[in-house]
Amino acid sequence: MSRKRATSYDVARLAGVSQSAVSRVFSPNGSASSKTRKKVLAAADELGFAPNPIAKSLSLGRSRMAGLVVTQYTQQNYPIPLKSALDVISKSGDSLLTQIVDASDDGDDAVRQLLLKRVDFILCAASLSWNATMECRDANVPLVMINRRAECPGVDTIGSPNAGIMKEVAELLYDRGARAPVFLGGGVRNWVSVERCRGLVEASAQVGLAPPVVLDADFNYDGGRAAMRSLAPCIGTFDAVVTASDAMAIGAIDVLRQELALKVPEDVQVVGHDDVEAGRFQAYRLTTVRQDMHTIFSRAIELAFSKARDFGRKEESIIVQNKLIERATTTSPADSSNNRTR
Amino acid sequence: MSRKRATSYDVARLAGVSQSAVSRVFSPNGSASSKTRKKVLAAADELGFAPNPIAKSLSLGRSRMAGLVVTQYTQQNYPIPLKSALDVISKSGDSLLTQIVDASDDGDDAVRQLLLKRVDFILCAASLSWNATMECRDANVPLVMINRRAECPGVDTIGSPNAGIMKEVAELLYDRGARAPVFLGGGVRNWVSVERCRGLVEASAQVGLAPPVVLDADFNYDGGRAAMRSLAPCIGTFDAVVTASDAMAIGAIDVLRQELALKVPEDVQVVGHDDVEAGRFQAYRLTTVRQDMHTIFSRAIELAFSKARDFGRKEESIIVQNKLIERATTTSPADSSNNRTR
DNA sequence: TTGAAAGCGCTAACAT
DNA sequence: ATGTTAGCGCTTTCAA
Repeated sequence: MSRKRATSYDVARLAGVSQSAVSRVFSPNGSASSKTRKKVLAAADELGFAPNPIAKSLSLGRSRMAGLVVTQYTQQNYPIPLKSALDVISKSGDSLLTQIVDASDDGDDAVRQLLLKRVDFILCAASLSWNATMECRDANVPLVMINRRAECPGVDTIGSPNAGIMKEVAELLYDRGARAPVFLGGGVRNWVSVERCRGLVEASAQVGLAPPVVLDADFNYDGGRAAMRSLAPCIGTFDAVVTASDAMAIGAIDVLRQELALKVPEDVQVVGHDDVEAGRFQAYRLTTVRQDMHTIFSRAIELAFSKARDFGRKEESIIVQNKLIERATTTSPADSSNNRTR
Repeated sequence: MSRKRATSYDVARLAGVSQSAVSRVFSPNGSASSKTRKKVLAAADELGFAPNPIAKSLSLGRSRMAGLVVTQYTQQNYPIPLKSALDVISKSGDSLLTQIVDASDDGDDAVRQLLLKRVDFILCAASLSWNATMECRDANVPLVMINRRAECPGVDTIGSPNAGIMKEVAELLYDRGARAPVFLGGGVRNWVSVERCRGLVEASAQVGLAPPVVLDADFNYDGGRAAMRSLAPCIGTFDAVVTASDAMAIGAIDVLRQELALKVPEDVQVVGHDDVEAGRFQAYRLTTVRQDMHTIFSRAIELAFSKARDFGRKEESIIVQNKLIERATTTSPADSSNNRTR
């Protein structure tokens, strides 16, 4: 029967109490005698009543909606963030408004949209201009930058040690006999890529690898292929490829094997980044870096909540450990000892 | 300056007009003299005013939010739907509330959540019980089922000809010399899988293929691997594998090549479904079926809008053509003519 | 504990 | 064309 949804007034009338009594029964800290409560609940049940969240929002001044900005790449290769964010947010009964931006764009427009929609806070996994960042502050909307740096103070930040983990990558490579790495990145506008690159360059010097040759390309499969092809004239001058994304790594491997007739990992070792599903395919078994996205997003939300409670507090900066996953695109210890003795 | 956001009253006062004048200026069909309009716009600009969508929703009785239910599989392998839906919805200034359900679950809970949030309509790409379907109707919330069937009348439906396209798949396979196909599906609770299976079975009879052996497994890479392994004792009895998803197809290919020492496509041809990114990797070059997700979602939204306009109208059922994409896991015409002559 | 009443910020019918 | 007013469905003081 599709008549209009019941309101708290309908429930009140049926239960023979005031509307505010109904409101109290449905409020976490409402006080009501168990007698009223029972009457109200019965009436509510009979009418199929549930409080209207929109009216609630208007009254409370909080929309109970969170905003999430992710790049298309993230959305495609990390099923986790969306799902994680959704789970955490839903748990408290809130909703999630998602905006997807192209990898090459910043999140400014997306954030502005979310601000217009009056979200309570924003998680942003895309770069953001100083202006857009300030707009959040002016609107008193907590902003948490995920795997990006904040353009101005007062903004919480959380992410993986994108540069730091490269030390481990460099050590692994050195240990497995590689000496001359190439880095495939996504360009200077891609923050995580820049960090990963910097990390590799610094670590290479420390562990004794040659200074990496750095190449930029699209952050995807085709980008990896294109970059690798452009390296064809240099075959023999490098023995490892480190990429800023798994998609690029997989593209690189395909070209290495099928077009350049090189063996992975015997001739060239490859390390990716992100641990996407395809990296586990038997055809690749890609050595890569996995970020703990679930923790990142869960804690990002905690940060936002705490900021909402005390908007004036100093910004926090959290780093969630990531992990190097060894698979078959780096040589096994046994093989590498052969390499090293030769 | 983080003072409270300006309301239409603030603007009205500053502009020296009534609050309703402000409302009119910001309404699509509001009438206002260009003089008032100018004053209002100036004041609004000065105060950084934008209408509060929550108050608007309460007043209008429409939340201007749409609900989307997708399975984890879809969200992971189809970046398109979310992005498409988002684009189409955003264009009209609305928001999108997404719910992700596990492949094995139905969308009932997700839909109920969305109903509580008072979305204006729901796009559901997960199966839905009769009950949940009725709850949408009772709440006067248009529901569009995407690539699933509706459990009761009055519900719009849109999707690909999941069974129909299998005729083309069967013909291709026959043409390329295959005679004995195996079908790898996702189980009876997976509607698209069931349809694709039915389509293949029917088409096989028509074009002269042997009745397909049907196997169910998880809808993903590991499922494809497991299913293929279980077929090891039957090597030689089949010459084609058709799967309900690309992920399964890729898993099957890896086992075929690496564990069963079979050649794809020479010994066994493989056809997947969905055209996921990994299918384009050079290591696979998977022949597959592509659905026009963008059109599906765009038109689904149109359906929902039209239903909202006239909730009583009869249900519509739209089919958006899909397309068989031939790549390298089916033999090329040249090879197959060899096959056929031998 | 309970009820009455004043908002929250907007839209829309009504009157001018 | 513009202003006045009554909602939309809640939460939350304030009294009782």
